Amino acid sequence: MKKEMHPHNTCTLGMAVASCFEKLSDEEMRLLEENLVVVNYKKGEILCKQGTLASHIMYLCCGLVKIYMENDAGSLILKVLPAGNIIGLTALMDGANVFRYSAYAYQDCKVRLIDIRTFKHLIIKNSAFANEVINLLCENLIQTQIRFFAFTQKQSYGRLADTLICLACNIFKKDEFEFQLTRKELAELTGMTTESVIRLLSKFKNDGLIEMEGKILRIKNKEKLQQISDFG
Amino acid sequence: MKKEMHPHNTCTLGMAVASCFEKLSDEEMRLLEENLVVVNYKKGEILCKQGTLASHIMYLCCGLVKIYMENDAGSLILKVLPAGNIIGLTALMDGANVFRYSAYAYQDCKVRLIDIRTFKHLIIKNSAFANEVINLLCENLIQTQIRFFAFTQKQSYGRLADTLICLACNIFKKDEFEFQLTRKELAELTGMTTESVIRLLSKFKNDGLIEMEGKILRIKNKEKLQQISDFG
DNA sequence: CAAAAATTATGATATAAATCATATTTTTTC
DNA sequence: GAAAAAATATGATTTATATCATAATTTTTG
Repeated sequence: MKKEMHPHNTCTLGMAVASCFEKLSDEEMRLLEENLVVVNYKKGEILCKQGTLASHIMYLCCGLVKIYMENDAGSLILKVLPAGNIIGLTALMDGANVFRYSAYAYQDCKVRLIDIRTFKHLIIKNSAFANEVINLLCENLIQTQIRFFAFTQKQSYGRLADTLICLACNIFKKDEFEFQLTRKELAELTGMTTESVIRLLSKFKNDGLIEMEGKILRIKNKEKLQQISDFG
Repeated sequence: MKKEMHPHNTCTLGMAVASCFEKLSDEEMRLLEENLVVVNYKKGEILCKQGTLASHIMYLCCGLVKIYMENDAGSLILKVLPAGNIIGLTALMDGANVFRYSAYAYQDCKVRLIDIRTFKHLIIKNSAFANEVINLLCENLIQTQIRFFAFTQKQSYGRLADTLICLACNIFKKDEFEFQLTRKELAELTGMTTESVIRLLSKFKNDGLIEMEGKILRIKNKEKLQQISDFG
């Protein structure tokens, strides 16, 4: 029933690829270019750290990044972002330009660091741009709410199945992919312990739902996995 | 440590009171007034239903509302909103003007139903207004992420303590308040079962942290409760 | 390339919280 | 204002998942 209403939103790990820059005029684009720096991050490096002052909005040109919140007790991966996404939009909020989460490079990344004042200036000057930013924030909010809801409703099997499908469909865009994530990270993505992830993955493997060869993960039975995601 | 950084964000049930309308000119305000209807909802009525087409953005003039997501398996209260809040901002997203959640009146409510096209028009025409909408969305997103994170980190005692403090501080704004929520609703707010809520509330009562007389709930030891919220 | 460190794996045990069952109290309804 | 329904309460039992322990791989590092 839920699926009939929002079939596109079954995956809770979504990505809102940024289309806002298309709305800028040539002149505005020039202004943007003048107020950004391109930085390359190596695999394993931190793009931004939760709690630090955000002087930039980040645009991910290429690479793969995880966005996560952390404290002494543990951490939660909020999302995994492929190229084309913006990182740190919430720092736009007036009077609180602080990163609310950290970002970590799974792969080598090329990032455009856009000066936040310039970004804000463009929001004020170009209403179509502002509108696209609103779209992005809405999509982000919806996605987070759906994921939050799913976490409270599904138990571990469902959450893991859901996450595997999302990774395949939304992030790597094929059913077989080199799996960059450790079991520990999959745990942070699904809200359980590393041991539990390992156990459930073995179960999925034994049941013929997935195959694992070294770092390669292959989804063998997406329908069954989807069923587990829906009803688990 | 976390607390030192964001002491204002300890409560995961926050409210972003809408300040966007202050940014409108007299003429824009007139346009707004012409394109809204004021509707009174009685306690217990539904203001909007998840999945339905959103032709309006709602502004809550007075009353108290819960925002929740639901499916066959259960429901999750995303937030509780007092007067001054906007409901349904995510429907602003182009090409998907559907309510992603339902809203229910805890008390009699007065609501301004603002035509969504007019609202979008104002975003395009008035950049200060657009900027405030962005602020609201950012605050919503941050709040949702923090709450989501808290849910994955804290266990039931912590989540319940947190929710009680939030209700007192953010929603009713005093330590003693007439408790509109049933135990079932408190369960939907904290992500546990009704029985568990009842058990934990009794525990809190026995430990002298709260008092309950009929529908009145009184917080007796906020420091201890905060401690449970932080480390539970 | 050997040593150290990290990751993956599996089993045994503990535990938080759900589920089930039943009773009491409060609220709603006719 | 009596009957029905809903909400609150408490106990017994089950279960999903965490925790703890230990071993086998794989990866990293000097």
